[in-house]
Amino acid sequence: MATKGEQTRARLINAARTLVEERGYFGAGLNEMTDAGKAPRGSLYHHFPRGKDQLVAAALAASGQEIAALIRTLSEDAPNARALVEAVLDALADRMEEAGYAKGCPIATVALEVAATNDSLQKICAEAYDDWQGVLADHLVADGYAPDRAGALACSLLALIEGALVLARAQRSRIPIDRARESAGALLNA
Amino acid sequence: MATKGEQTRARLINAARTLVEERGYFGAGLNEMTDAGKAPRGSLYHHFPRGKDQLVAAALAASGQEIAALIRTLSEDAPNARALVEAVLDALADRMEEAGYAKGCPIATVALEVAATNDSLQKICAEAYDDWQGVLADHLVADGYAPDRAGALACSLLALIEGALVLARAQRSRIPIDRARESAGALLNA
DNA sequence: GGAAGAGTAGACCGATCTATATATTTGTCC
DNA sequence: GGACAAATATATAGATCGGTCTACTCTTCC
Repeated sequence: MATKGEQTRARLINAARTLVEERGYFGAGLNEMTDAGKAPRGSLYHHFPRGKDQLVAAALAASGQEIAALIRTLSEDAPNARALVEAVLDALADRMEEAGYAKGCPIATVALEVAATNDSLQKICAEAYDDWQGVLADHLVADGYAPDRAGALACSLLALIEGALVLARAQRSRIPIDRARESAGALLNA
Repeated sequence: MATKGEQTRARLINAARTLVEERGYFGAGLNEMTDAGKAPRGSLYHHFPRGKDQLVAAALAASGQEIAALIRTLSEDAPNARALVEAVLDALADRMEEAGYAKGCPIATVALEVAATNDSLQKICAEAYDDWQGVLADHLVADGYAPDRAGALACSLLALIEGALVLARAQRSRIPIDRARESAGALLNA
């Protein structure tokens, strides 16, 4: 069983994940995170001695892996790449709507905030996207695409997904995601 | 000629535009904005009595209109929709690289930060995207697409552009934008 | 040329931020 | 059960946040 310390650490990470996804790196304060995670400051700096950056880094890594796992899971039931992209968009749109547009891409907000100013967090964001792109590319290769073509295509598909999430949250509507869903097939048939 | 007050106001808006695009709403402080805009706090609250929200709103509106004007300008020289999208992506990629990845989409970061929590700013972001999508759709209609088809297509093209900008900044590389450039044509031929 | 308002200037306020310092409690292992 | 580290619990430091306030300087217009 997980020790009490591990549970506290996990609560902090989960609280950080939620708050950072909703409002970004600068918009999410440590006070809120410790409150939401029901942990005192001492525990925060015990588990994350390098402070906010380290906690947010752990939160981003966890969210990144969760989305990668989601894509992989959906990949198992998808007969082809098009069905996979549609399933991913559906799942993310549902998740977004259920959260009242407080959730979208758990990486994007921080990625944009820190792209030019925080090397360590930028790196983690870049790795998450690389990871997702790789999972997509793997499925494309299994579908018969040449590896380098699959990589480029996965990049564009990921861009379409990410952009649809940005527009959907900005407009508080799932329409951009549904439209991207309809367009995804066109990218694959080129 | 612009009065001194108008110049101060413009300097503040420009400073806010730069800082907000680089680090987002929460990451950009009023102290930095007044420093960069060479204006004291008194001037800030004279020109923007409702404070940060009002200044950032003005900055977002200005940036939104600038991008809309950019698309319109590029639209004049583009022989077709595909060439237009490619030109937009090229221009935005150049702009991003020149700024050392401090610039991308001037709306997206704030849009994601405030999507669920700040109605007035969310509205301004949504309007900017609507505006851009409209400009793209107009060009598509001129290219012969049916109006409703043009609207849906413009939405997906904008998603592809926005997503490419997110990935490019996150990875500090223009490759995702170049890949989106290559994929844009496929969306149009479906 | 003097009144009036637009605009500038910066000190200042309470709140909140991240981080640290210092105790104290809890758990574990010999 | 005693020792030692892990983990928790606060209090507080120092900086910065957005915002308010008062005083001052221009400009404009009668």
